[in-house]
Amino acid sequence: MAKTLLSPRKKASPHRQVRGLRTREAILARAVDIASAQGLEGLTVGSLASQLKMSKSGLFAHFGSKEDLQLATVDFAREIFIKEVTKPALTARKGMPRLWALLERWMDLVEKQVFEGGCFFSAASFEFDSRRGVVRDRIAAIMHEWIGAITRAVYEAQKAGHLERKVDPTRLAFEIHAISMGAHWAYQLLDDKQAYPRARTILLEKLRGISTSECPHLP
Amino acid sequence: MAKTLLSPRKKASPHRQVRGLRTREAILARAVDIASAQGLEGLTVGSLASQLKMSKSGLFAHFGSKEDLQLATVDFAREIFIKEVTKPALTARKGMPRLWALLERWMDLVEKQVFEGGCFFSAASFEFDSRRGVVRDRIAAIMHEWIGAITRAVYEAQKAGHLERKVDPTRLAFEIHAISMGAHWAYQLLDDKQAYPRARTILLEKLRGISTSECPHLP
DNA sequence: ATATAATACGAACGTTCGTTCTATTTAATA
DNA sequence: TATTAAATAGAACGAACGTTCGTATTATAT
Repeated sequence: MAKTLLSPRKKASPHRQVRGLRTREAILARAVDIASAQGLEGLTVGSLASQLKMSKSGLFAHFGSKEDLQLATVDFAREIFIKEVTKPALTARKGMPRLWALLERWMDLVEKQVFEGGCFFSAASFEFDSRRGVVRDRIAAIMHEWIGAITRAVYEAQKAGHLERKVDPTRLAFEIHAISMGAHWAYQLLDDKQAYPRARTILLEKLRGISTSECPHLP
Repeated sequence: MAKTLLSPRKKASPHRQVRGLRTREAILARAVDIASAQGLEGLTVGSLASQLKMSKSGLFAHFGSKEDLQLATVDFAREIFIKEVTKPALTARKGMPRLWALLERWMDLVEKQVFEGGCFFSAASFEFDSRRGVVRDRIAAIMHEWIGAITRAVYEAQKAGHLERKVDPTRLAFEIHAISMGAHWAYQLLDDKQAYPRARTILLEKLRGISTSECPHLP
């Protein structure tokens, strides 16, 4: 990172073309994978380049700075998350089914080892949670967005009459997120094969306990 | 890290004396603080030395390798954790009071910002959860130990007749740990001031919901 | 006071880091 | 086919990385 704090940021070529965009995507796909396992700081230009059989400078030209590469990696991970979790969950009916679809797809994404290092954003969160700068801000913004999505899904489950109105959406969203992150933790660090089944049971029982009689049946 | 993989590990002087032990402790105290914020990889010999106004080589002689420094840092963090959380909780009566003391002290430790970077072990967990080597193994062992302590406290609360026998200690320990870690996450990354009050409420309601009539009253 | 070891230092090692040049290859446009 | 701009490569940069080594400084034990 070093002196780039003061020097004027070198920008990657502004007029991108198809070829450039394709390489950029290929780079970011690997970058997300590496960063999920080694962290966003452990993601180095050199190792990334050699894994993709590119020159450091050729790769670097796509970004202009390491910070920019990190930002692009975070945004790319967000796009994958939206494509694999948020979007597909919209096919489920509004209310409880959609809320559950959100959680199921999130846990599946990590359990199925789409990323080498488990949950990209859990790792990024704890890596940057006590730093300053645009990367941390971006991660925090995306996590706000995610917690917001869960909160909204809870709220809509209430509006659909599937969930008791007395529950606080913010609080329930917090619980849901914590349990899922706990599963990532136990699965990845402790190699606990029961982590996801256990988390699913806990979440299902929790939701059943506060659902109304009109609630469509959960799995 | 580099070539040290194969070369015979250089050991720090085996016969330590008072002066050496004092510096070593001073080093590790700073190391834990830095690592909690910058990660165990972000913890560099150079920055650590300059912060302590020592020479790199003088500092390095206490450990012999970066990996050894990381191990010592992890163990030092464990000792702090035991001193601040596990030990003091033993003064509470067996059963539910002791279980609650464990959780309260854990959350206090992080909320009171004893470490610059929040919860040392949450950060270390997600930093090393997809790596290999002795450091990862040590972190995992300590986390096993910690989850074990919670599980045991739950079990003893049952034995004391404070908690319903139908609850699964392993599962409850998982839930408790997840909620607390969720609080660290929300507090540190999202700057959510409600995180700890919310986590306490959730845990208290959860415990009250499964406690017997013989259970001493919770806060 | 002298001998002996533990402790700390300064300087340097080879590597890798992010980054910056200049030159070359590639693809689209005229 | 010639022109032009984007995309990649190659070589080098200073700084920082972990690490080693020889030497000086301490404190303890004789």
